[in-house]
Amino acid sequence: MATRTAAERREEARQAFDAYFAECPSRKLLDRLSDKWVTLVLTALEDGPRRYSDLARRIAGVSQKMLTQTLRGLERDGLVTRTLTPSVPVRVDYALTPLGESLMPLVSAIKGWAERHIEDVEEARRRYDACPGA
Amino acid sequence: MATRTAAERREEARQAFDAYFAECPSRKLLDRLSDKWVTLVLTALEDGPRRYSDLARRIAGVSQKMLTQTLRGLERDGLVTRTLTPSVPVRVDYALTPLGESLMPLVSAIKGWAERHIEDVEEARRRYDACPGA
DNA sequence: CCGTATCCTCCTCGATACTG
DNA sequence: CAGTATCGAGGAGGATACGG
Repeated sequence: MATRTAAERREEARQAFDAYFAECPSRKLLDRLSDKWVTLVLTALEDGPRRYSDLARRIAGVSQKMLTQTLRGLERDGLVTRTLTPSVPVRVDYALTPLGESLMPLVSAIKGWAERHIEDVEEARRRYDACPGA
Repeated sequence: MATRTAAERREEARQAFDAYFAECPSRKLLDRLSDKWVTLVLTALEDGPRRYSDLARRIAGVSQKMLTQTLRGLERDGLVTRTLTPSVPVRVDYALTPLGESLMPLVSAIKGWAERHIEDVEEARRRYDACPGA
């Protein structure tokens, strides 16, 4: 009888892996970019600062909760700045930081690959779905 | 009284947006790459074909369900091939397709940015968390 | 105008058990 | 060895209502 069962060993491995993941830079970046709204907010800001309500209008379909949550996250990560003007009513502007701007070429690269190759993916998908038996 | 309430207009916008999203190539790619296991499987395959059990061992912590699900998805998208050898017991090999290989530089680019800038992000995060009142 | 707080609903993912 | 089937917990995200 072993000191650990197979399940215990797997669980152990999973936890070690999660810990490894929490420390993996690429993973962190992917997690950020993969968020549904992050890239949209970033691209909405690439031409200059935008007001909160402006962003809400440009990114149609986003809920207040998600927009605020996304902006807070990006601000926390140092990718965007939040500038509050204490007029009445209040006015808040968001803008990309240099760090945020340095991320944009990456987004373009992704966009580029997708545009060049997505048709191949679609095609492969159709072929795969068309042949249930093989 | 308007023909549509604000809520209805938002819902309408959300649906239109979801439809737009379903057609957005960059989005599709990001959704694929953002998956927890996808990049791991891809990098595990970059040095050549691997057997199913080999992948399961190399990618510690992955469940059978997730590994199979990930591989199926990648196969469907034409990024990996699945080769079944009908010996006893069965043997199955997975490998990157040319399309899958063309994606690897992108993964490297992400890795590169992350390694160069993740420290800045961490730093920004610490600063943000340290100052609750500003 | 710019949020925060609460509730509630999918939907993903892991665990487990079984098959060719 | 290489999967499939089923179930249940947990989190992400939307709707709604309220606050500075």
